[in-house]
Amino acid sequence: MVVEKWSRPGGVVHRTTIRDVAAKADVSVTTASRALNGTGRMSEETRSRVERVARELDYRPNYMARGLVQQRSFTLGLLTDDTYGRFTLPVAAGLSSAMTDKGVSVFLSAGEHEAHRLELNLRAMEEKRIDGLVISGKRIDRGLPIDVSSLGMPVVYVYSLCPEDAVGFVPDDINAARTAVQHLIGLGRRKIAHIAGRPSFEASHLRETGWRMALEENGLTPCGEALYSNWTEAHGYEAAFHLIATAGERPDAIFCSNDQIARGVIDAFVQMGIKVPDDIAIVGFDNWEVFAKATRPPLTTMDMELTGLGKSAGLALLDMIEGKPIEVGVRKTPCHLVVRESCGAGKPE
Amino acid sequence: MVVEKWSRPGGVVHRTTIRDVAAKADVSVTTASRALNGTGRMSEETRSRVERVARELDYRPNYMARGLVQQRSFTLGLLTDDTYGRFTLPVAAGLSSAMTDKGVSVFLSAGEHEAHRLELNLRAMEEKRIDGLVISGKRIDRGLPIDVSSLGMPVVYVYSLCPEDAVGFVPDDINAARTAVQHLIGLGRRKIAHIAGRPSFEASHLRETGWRMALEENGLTPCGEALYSNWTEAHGYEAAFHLIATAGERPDAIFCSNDQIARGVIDAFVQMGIKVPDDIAIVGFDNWEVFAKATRPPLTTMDMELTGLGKSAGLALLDMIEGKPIEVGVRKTPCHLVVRESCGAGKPE
DNA sequence: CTGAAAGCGCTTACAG
DNA sequence: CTGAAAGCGCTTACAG
Repeated sequence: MVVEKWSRPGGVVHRTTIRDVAAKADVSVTTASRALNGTGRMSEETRSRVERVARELDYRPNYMARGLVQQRSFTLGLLTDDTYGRFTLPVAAGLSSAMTDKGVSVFLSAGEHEAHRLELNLRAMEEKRIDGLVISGKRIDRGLPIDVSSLGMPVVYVYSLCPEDAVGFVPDDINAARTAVQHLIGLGRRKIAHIAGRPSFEASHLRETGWRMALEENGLTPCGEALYSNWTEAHGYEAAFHLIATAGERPDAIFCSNDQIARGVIDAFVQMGIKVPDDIAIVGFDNWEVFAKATRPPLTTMDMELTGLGKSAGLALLDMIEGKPIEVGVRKTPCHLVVRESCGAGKPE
Repeated sequence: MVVEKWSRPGGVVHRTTIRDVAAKADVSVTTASRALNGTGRMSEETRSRVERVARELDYRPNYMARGLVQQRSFTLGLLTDDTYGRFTLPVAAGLSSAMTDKGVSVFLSAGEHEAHRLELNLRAMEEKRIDGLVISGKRIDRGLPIDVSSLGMPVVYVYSLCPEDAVGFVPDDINAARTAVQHLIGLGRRKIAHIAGRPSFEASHLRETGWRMALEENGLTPCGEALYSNWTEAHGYEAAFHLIATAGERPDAIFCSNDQIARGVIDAFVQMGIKVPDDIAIVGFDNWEVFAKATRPPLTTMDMELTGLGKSAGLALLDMIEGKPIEVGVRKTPCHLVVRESCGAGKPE
């Protein structure tokens, strides 16, 4: 039973301060500060000497002190109600990674918070004097139940509903869907059906729109109506049976509004003895690998580039923090097609 | 094309400081500070007056200033290499939520970092003067490629390999597996097989151990050997066929080492015309709802309580930061069974 | 019960 | 090219 105490015996550790490096480099604190920050003019000799000493002493500037005088914390907040992680963690990883490169850190506050707890979390971030806030969520047509308009700091929305005069980033669903359907058309498919997600999600309708656009651009007509229901395998499964049972022409391709639906469709076809992609090609949406790689055959699908989305949002927020003017509105960022085997175009991975 | 500038026109906004509240409450800054922090003795009248003024002025203490003098940032770091999100986001959500209640915030650094970038991220956290660090990952038998021993601050490991003399938190895989198998036994099943995960994962072996223990405790013998392979549906699917094709007694229940495997097993049984749970009961592991709720029937499975794990780790870290002695070693935290329908015990949800 | 003063570790006019 | 000094917004001995 080993027990450990963590406070240093004999009081606090002495961490190297800028005084220490100044003293050892035989310059004033002023000069040390300037040397380390690359500001001011000074002899190259002096600067490199200070830098060397700092390295020798393993000096880490104290950002609390710096922040106090510069009125900046070099810190961001990320607020999300997604605890499930499918969308938020990639966004958060992209954000935090890009921010690290700029010397800023990000506070995470994740939870299915009701308004009150959200206030609490936001308040904690204000007390930490975050320089800016990014708000994220699990769908692009819902926001967090919190008013942020009088926050007095820049805010950016990612994968979330974005107020009128704010700046937001969401995947370009319409064009992503177009790309997916164009891929099918490029492979010679002509009778392309669409199985959509929940009708209450804006993303469902945007993806349907993209499907229709691609068809129209190529002089094709929709193969039946879009089939709306849940974002689930069960929906895909049932819709697939419906599509086949229904009189009229049988589709030679199906664009599915997410990977789970696509998975259900493929399962149904296995059961019906319909071959994918030979008889019918399938393309999904999300590139959720745990589904997309598990279907037989592996699924061709759209990737929303969530990591890049987080990065872009962070960079924009940094610009705002630095006072650069920025155009409000939501940016729709491009998605890319991941070709696997469900359309007959890919090579096995 | 609306363009917005974020820096306040006419210079910096004046944020309310403790001076402002002291002045308006007609006390010294000293007294204001003590009133707000609940320290020192003073008339109730004074204290409540200060508090009221603070509220009126919407005063938010500046934690950078406080941190500077208290040599504490009320801030933690969370380092993980999981960008996938399955395990880390629930842990992070539990951690950040519990920490908010204690007035501490958590920096997230997520990325599949090679050692060098990891150093960078850690360094950034050191410069922000985090009070402690939690290290997490995507499996309990791997650590991050980074040396943290000379960090000079408390560290806690969650869902990650934990060094000898450190403190760590992982789910109690053995007992979780025991519980799962006991559930099967309690339902009258006697011939219980086990489909395991990847043999290179410690979790696979721990869960096998739990399976054997529960059997032994009930005077039962294993129904065949544990079948090891990948953590995938494909593995479950194939293993199920193998189990049925193999001569010898047919199992009346299968304990699967994760939900994906269980899903594959159930799919195989559908195809073979074997009824779940009537002919064979299935229990999974992870409670990954996107799988566990999508199987037909919905899957009974073990939940690792990742959110609670994050919370426990954070609380322990706080104790360490406050200098309380703490026993080193890894704590195995209990998991709980989520009963759905794949064992014949649940009611439909 | 209350306050004046020092100090946490930096940056940045200001002066030389 | 370099430095002494003020100050960011707090907390906390120390003194009364």
